[in-house]
Amino acid sequence: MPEGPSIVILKEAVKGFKGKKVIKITGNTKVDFSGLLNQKINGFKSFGKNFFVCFSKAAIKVHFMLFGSYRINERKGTPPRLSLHFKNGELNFYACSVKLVEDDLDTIYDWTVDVMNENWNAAKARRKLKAAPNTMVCDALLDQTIFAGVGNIIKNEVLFRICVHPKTKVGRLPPKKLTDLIREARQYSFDFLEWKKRYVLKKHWLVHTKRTCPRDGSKITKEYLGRTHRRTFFCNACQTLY
DNA sequence: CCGGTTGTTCAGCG
DNA sequence: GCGCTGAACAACCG
Repeated sequence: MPEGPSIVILKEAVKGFKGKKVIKITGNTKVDFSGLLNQKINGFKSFGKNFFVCFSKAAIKVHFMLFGSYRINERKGTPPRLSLHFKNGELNFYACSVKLVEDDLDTIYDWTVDVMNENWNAAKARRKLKAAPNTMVCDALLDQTIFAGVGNIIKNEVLFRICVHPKTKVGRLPPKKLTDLIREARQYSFDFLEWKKRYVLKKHWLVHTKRTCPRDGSKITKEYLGRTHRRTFFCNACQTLY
């Protein structure tokens, strides 16, 4: 589930519950959601990898982490973290983080940081990158305060697409490459969305989990890089270390 | 059966 | 009190 585009798919998939009243709330979460019982869902929102079920006075924030999943009008064998029951169906969340957010989402989230958002602000991303010149590009792409929604797969594919080595420091990127980085973080996310919808995402991976470079046939390097030691695939021959 | 992972949080350290 | 790091957590696939 995790990366931003997958959350956009979820948001579209649950549209049928908009305006519906929650008639029962169950699950093994310790969070008390009883205040939302018999409330109508105003709508669904996403911010990066976060998914929100919005009510008039609060919202449920769902984060799927690495292993989270959901089912719509279906159940898995494992106990759900949270189930929202409606007259016309149910929405089940598994192995995820769920929280009650009582603040106004518009005041606590800057939607323009979300690469999938219609109000994505590339200039703002550029300013933030300029302010962190010593950050490696592999870390910068995973920074949710700059590129909310970008995950490890998108990171690897974007860097391959723009021919930049993951260890490159942001401050050493030529201006044109910095532009490419920002543009492709968003563009690849939308490509990811379309491929995922058509169940052909993996088929389009050029470097992630690959062994040979589709450009020059050289061996793909796999290393655990960056602040959080994430799996990073890259081609030493065609991805330049600036 | 074991190892690995589309991610984040938080305790513990210097 | 800060920034950084590693551990912990979760469930499913190959």
